Amino acid sequence: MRLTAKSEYGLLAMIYLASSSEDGPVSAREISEQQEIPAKFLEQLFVGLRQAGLVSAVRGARGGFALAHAPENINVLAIVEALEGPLVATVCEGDRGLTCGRGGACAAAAVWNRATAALRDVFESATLAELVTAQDVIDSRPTV
Amino acid sequence: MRLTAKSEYGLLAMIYLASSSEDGPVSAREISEQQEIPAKFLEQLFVGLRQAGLVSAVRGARGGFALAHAPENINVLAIVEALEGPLVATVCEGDRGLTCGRGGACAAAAVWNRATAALRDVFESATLAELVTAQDVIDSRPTV
DNA sequence: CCAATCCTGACTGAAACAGTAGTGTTTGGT
DNA sequence: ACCAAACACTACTGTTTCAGTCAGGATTGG
Repeated sequence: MRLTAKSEYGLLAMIYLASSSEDGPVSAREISEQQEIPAKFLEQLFVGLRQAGLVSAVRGARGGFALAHAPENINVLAIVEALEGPLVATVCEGDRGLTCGRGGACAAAAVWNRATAALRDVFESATLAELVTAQDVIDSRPTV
Repeated sequence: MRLTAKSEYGLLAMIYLASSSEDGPVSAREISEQQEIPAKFLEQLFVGLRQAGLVSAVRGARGGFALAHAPENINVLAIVEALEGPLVATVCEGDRGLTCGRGGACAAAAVWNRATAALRDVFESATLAELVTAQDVIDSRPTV
């Protein structure tokens, strides 16, 4: 339930990958420069994205990263969870979940669970393909 | 967009207040003991709740706290914002909001905004009255 | 008067965040 | 064969936030 710079950078990187993967893999350095993301930090993010099976890596000179699936089949939830860990309520879990309220459940937990579900729904229904399209529209329209 | 123990404790305290405010104000010490919340920490939370106009305080001996409004008119969003500050997207704001994407807007921001809106909606539609009712149901049903 | 209670501010240990640094490994190009 | 470009891995660090504590002051019922 906590979103950090990892998600922000990671999503930007994935959008960039999705929109510029016509000719071979894209290097982390290029993404770093184009999206203004610290290079070494971005490298770490790709570790998570690769382990989650979202991107494939090509090592060596002229290497880089590419999406492992079609943009339509990659949603934001997968990216966020690859970088931040499972999306769960940060409150009312672990030991507290057993003690709050008298007995085994508390009304507060229901709210946190609803909140988590709502977040999950938003992230799950947002695909990379959609975001690339949206970004293209933004880019084609001159700044006001 | 970041929920901490403040919200957890604060909501538990408010639910407790709502369900046991028949005879005068309730002391922070009682809530602390009944809900297993560190006493001094709880006191700090009440500062925020009072400043937000959610509870009224009675000083001196036999003093304590009481809801400032009817439970039907207090929602979780108000409580959370009183304790954690405004509920905004923690990513893609401030300076970054102006630079990510080329020009003035990025597709990523749209997702974070949708997420924030979804959270806000959940918290806004959950009232204290509802939670008290839910808690009563839980309590009346013996633990399995 | 005094004990209970709220009020205020400073302080602290631990964890998380946001990187940085250094080194290794793989591979295309020459 | 060599070198530079690129990914891979580990460790380290300064800053901030979290969660809670500590010490005292102000107010009021009995």
